[in-house]
Amino acid sequence: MDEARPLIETEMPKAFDPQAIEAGWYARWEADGLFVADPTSDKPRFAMAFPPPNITGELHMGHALQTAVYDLIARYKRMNGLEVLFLPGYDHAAIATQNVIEKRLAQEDQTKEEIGRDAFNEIVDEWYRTVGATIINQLRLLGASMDWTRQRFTMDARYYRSVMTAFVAFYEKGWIYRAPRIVNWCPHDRSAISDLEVEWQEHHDTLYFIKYPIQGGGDVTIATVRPETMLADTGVAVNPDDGRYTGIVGKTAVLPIVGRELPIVADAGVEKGFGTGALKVTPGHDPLDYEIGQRHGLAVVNGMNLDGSMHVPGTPYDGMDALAVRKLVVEELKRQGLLVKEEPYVHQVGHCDRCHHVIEPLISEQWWLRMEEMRDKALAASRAGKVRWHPERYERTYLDWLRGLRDWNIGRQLWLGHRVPVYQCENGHVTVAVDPPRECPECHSTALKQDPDVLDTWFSSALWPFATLGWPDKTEDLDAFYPTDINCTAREIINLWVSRMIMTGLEFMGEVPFHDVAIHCVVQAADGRRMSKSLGTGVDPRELIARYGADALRAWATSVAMSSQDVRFDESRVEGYRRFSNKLWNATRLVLSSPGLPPSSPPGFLEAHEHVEDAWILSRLSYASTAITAGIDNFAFQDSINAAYAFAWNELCDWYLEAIKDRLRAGDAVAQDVVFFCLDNLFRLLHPFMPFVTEELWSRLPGPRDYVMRSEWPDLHGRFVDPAAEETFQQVMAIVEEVRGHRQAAGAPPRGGRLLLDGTVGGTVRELVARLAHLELVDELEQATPLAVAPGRVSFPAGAGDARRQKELERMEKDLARQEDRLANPAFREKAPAEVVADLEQRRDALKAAIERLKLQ
RNA sequence: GGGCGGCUAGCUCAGUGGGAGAGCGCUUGCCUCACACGCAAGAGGUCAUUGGUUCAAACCCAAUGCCGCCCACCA
Repeated sequence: MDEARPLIETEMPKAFDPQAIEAGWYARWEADGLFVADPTSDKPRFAMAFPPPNITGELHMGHALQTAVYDLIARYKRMNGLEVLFLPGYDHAAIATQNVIEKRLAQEDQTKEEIGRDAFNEIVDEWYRTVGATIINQLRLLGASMDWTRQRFTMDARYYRSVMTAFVAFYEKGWIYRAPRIVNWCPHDRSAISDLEVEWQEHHDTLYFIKYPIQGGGDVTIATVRPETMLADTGVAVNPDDGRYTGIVGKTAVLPIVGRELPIVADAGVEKGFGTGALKVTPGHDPLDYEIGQRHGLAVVNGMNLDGSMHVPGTPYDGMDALAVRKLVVEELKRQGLLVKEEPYVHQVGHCDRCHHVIEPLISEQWWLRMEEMRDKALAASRAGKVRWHPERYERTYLDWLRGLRDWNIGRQLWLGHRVPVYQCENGHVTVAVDPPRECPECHSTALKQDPDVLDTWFSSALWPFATLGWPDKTEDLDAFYPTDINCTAREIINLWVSRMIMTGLEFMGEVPFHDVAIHCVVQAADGRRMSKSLGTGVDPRELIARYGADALRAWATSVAMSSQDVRFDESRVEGYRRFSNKLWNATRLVLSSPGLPPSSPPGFLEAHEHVEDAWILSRLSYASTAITAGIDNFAFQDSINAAYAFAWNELCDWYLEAIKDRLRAGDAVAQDVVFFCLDNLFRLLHPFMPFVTEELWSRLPGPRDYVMRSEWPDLHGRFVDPAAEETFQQVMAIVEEVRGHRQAAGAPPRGGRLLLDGTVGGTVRELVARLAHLELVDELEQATPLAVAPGRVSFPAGAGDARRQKELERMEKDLARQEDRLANPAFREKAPAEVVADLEQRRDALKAAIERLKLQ
């Protein structure tokens, strides 16, 4: 009898434990310098600057997904022989981080004003250290193969200098100017913000209709949702084509409560259809009104203080909260009989996208950057095909925004950020310089004051692809790795970030910063809401990694990243990939338990294809490798992961390993060669998606092993494609599946039974079927169930009947009728391609044959 | 207001002109010497609606409905 040899050696536990191997591999990769890019390498270069996460807190699912995508590309490109720079970093995110820190202060009943700038800056520095460390730790847990020797932070001294250099360069070109304009003012942050930082929310308000008397008799009724702003009205406007009002244009209305005289002007910007068609003009508090005021020379009255309180000196309303004033104004108007009516009104109101307070448009003196020239260069670059978008449709989002681009308000009135490098001496001379001047170049005064504003955080992020490489210095890195290759981000920052990188890249480097932009999907909570910590809908990637492993999280992320616009988070799919890891683990366990020497090199199977299953699985591997590679190249990562999964589980494990188990136990060298070859290639193909488990398993395969991470990407060139073997094995699978169906239907035990297959079925097929379906091959068999897919019969030791037969027969006859109908259509035969017709005919014949076999007995 | 995307199995999603798919869940039978994180067999979809193009439509076109996103100076 068989000596009871343990099939599986004990060194591999039964279940794969990601926790046991991940940290170890990451440390080894890093220690061996596998992440470090060499600018002097002979290899072709490939570079990506990772979008710097905001240093506002820990990374969320969106970051995890983005990291998985980037890292898969980085690893893939390395394996393809490129010198890869994958540069990490994080962003100070001026307004966002200031908000987070202020919130923390508020919990201790403190404000930044109370503790002062120095103490605030200390807190900020401490924040940078701790949160920065958390972010880096998370990226490591995910397995990101980033070059930590080149880690960057937008507030590093060197990066700071790049930002200053850019400002000075723009200033010297005459593109930066300071001017009062109407801006989006956040009364909470006490800062201006750009249009892109305004978040619109629906409000249910009241539309008030107010009568303004006209000098010399009569009146005009205007409509407004913000009656309190009327205190700063300086005019009334109507549409020039509005017949109702032609008589009053040129007259003067009198502002109720205040008594100011308001010229009545005609301006095409006024919508005839809205409200009464007459608009109160408040140039100091509304962008449209501001433009109308400019066109007609109306005065600008600033009606609001920077904290959002009303600014109406000499009235009881001065310094009061705007909402309170609204009430009082409405009451007063009622008393005077000037409030005509009130209507409920639903409209969009701007909020600060960081602190969510209502934005007040108001006049403020700000730093502006002219964009025309940069915009035109960016548009030209797109026309020349220099930037490819994936999916393509996002190019329009980008171009539409660019075309309507206006000057950029780059100044912010914050405490946190890059200070505007503009200095003024006591004599009023202005110096703009990268390094703080010691004295005024004109009058040599040393009493210099720096402008208090800081820069929009996106001003610094816009420089990321080259500032991280050392710009403005002519560094080796800059020379070697600019332009970078790919940028991959969420669509919400296409305009905020991607467009601006393209513009500054063209401006300062003369080349677009990357030639491909991939827009990945947004991860929503399981219920479809936005994932956010404040809503309680967030999921911490670290928890998922702890439960399922980084590989599972990454495999899920890459399987959804480019396939749709949004995806609801579904933990069961992550869990599915953990099971997949476990499957790979156990497949390897099985193979490694095969006795005998490590396979010869080169593998012996290259000559011998004695076993059809060997030829078949190699053919399948060829197809899988082609599909996986194409998926990555086409930014369709889901195709890659699906192909790898299907090959590994449904072909290699389900069929091939089952087919060769006996050969493995016997130490068959060819089977070992083939299966090792398959695993070796599979692990390499899967490595970019699931780096840890593939590294672990690859290292366990026999033979000298380096790292799978720096192995070559498989390129089988369809080398093993074998249609004949595919067809034969198809037949095997079809028969086995039918037999299993009968077995189950008959209620027979899982093993045992007899199989008769007609001589027209090849001997290889018969043996394989018998083995895989656990049957004994016989030459004669009575009282057995006929097979449909092949001429033959099967019987089982216990269990009775062939309940399945009648049902199958019905299904097939229905199918046959449908196919015959289609074939009977002359138009189809005439117009459809010949191979489609032939295909259908073949199908019909197969169905006919199957039906015949079932009916025979 | 303009633009874009989605609507496919109970759930989450693949599938861009020729026989409806995956993961999870569900039913049934199996601890079969890799794996119960497993194996096997199943059930379950007029592919949102309507019309059109085509020999042939989940897929192309048009319209409608619902969900979501982006952009936008109607107070």
